[in-house]
Amino acid sequence: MGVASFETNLKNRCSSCSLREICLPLGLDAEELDKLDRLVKRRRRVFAGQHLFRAGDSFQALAAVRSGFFKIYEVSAGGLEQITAFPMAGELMGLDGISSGAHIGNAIALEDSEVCEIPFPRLEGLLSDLPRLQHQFHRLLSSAIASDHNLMMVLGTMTAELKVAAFLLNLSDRLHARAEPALVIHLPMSREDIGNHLGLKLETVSRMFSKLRDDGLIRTEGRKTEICNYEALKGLCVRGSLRA
Amino acid sequence: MGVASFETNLKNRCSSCSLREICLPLGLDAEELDKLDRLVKRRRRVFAGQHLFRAGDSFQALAAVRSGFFKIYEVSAGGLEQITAFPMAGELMGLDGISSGAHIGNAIALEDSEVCEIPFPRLEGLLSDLPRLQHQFHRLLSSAIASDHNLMMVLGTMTAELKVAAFLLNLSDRLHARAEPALVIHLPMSREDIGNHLGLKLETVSRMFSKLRDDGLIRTEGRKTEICNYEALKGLCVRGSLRA
DNA sequence: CGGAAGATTGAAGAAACTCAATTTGTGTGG
DNA sequence: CCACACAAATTGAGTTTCTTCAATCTTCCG
Repeated sequence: MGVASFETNLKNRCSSCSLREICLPLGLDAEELDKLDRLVKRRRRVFAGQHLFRAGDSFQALAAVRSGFFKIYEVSAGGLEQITAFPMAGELMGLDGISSGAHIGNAIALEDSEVCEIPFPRLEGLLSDLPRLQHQFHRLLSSAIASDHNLMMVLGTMTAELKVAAFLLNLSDRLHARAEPALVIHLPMSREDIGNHLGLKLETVSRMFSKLRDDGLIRTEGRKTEICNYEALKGLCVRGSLRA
Repeated sequence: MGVASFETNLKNRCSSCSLREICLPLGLDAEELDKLDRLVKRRRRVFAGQHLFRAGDSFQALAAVRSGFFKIYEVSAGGLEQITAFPMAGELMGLDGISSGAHIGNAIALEDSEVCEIPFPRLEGLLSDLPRLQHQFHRLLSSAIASDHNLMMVLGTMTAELKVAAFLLNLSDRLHARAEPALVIHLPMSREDIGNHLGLKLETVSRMFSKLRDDGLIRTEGRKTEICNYEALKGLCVRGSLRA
């Protein structure tokens, strides 16, 4: 055997992936990691604007974001659209396809991205052998539900200003968990996408960015947003207003 | 052995439960059902107004609604409340507790109810032995995510009138799947609860009930609501208005 | 039957939306 | 590299929708 094949390239394995503490591999030992590694199709590239899957596509595999940013949107019978999530590195996409065997959501890359695909029937087979992997998979499913509930809270109870503040904090916190610089955020999605996600119109989103900027909580520079005062932004979300 | 014990009472087993086509047992054979049966603590009664679990409680078990109606609500750091679901017979509660080991939501019975409790560590053990049960469990988790996304769509994109119409249709469809009379719905939750769930104030909910009644789509009689014209109500949700 | 909680309705106000004009940012070709 | 064209973002003014506050009315229990 000559040069290491693509599959066995160490740099492409879960064991050396910087996301292993966030993604499926969390808590696995070397042997378990190896088994998981063998069924992951790694580093499929998805360019900005391309769909990874569409509603109605047969559900064959989960996809974990390796790098980049996606948006997941659903279209109702009446043609209404809702962006349900903006998955980033380490997050799973396609979980809602398990129940019916077909994707419900649409996944589109917001920037050039890479994903790891995990054939679902084979994953389920492996879960039976690896209790720790099974538990971690359940934890990830449960986290997905928890973060969906979080968005419901935002959509159902918050004003426009709080929605935008909560959105920025959510992104910042998720970046922080990945050891990324968390106070300067490059937003790969448009104001319209943010508005759709939050149940607002794009003009309202823009106004709220301006308001947060005028209040000194953030600095905006095109699609780059800096959180100047994390604590105040947090306080705004918790108390509903500044200096309560 | 004398009288059949509570545990072995046939009437209390998954195999004879009317919800087996909706709940965890779907797709299992007799032997598999028997194994599942052995770890389910059946028919715990929860009276109207009682909590089954609260946010922060240690997560030990999932609960399936056997009869009755619950509401699940979450409270944010800032004290905001959001009702994330109104689980009915055959639906699982507590899934969001898996990820952290503690319940995130609060479950309160809206009427006298019964639940089946399934200790989660033992369930995970059984899943490894029973691939079909494992798959059904994953289908239920995935369905929970899908219905959460459905509510996001309602919260993020619909007007007050459509929200209430979609809420009634959702209840009707879920009752229908349980072979319950689906056009006369007894609503065990208050207008305030409905409003909280839909991101509306109780007065707005009341106004929308009145509007739907005046338009001949529903009939209201206290907390009993009858869908007079299911198709028109569906059309309203799909097209956004009557007779488009 | 009486009281309290829940539901309905009305009128006035606030929040977010729509429509429209302007500015800023981005990518392409000269 | 700059100029141009197009897309995205911002800002303003007026309108709609939902909320708030308040006054009944109804239903449900004791």
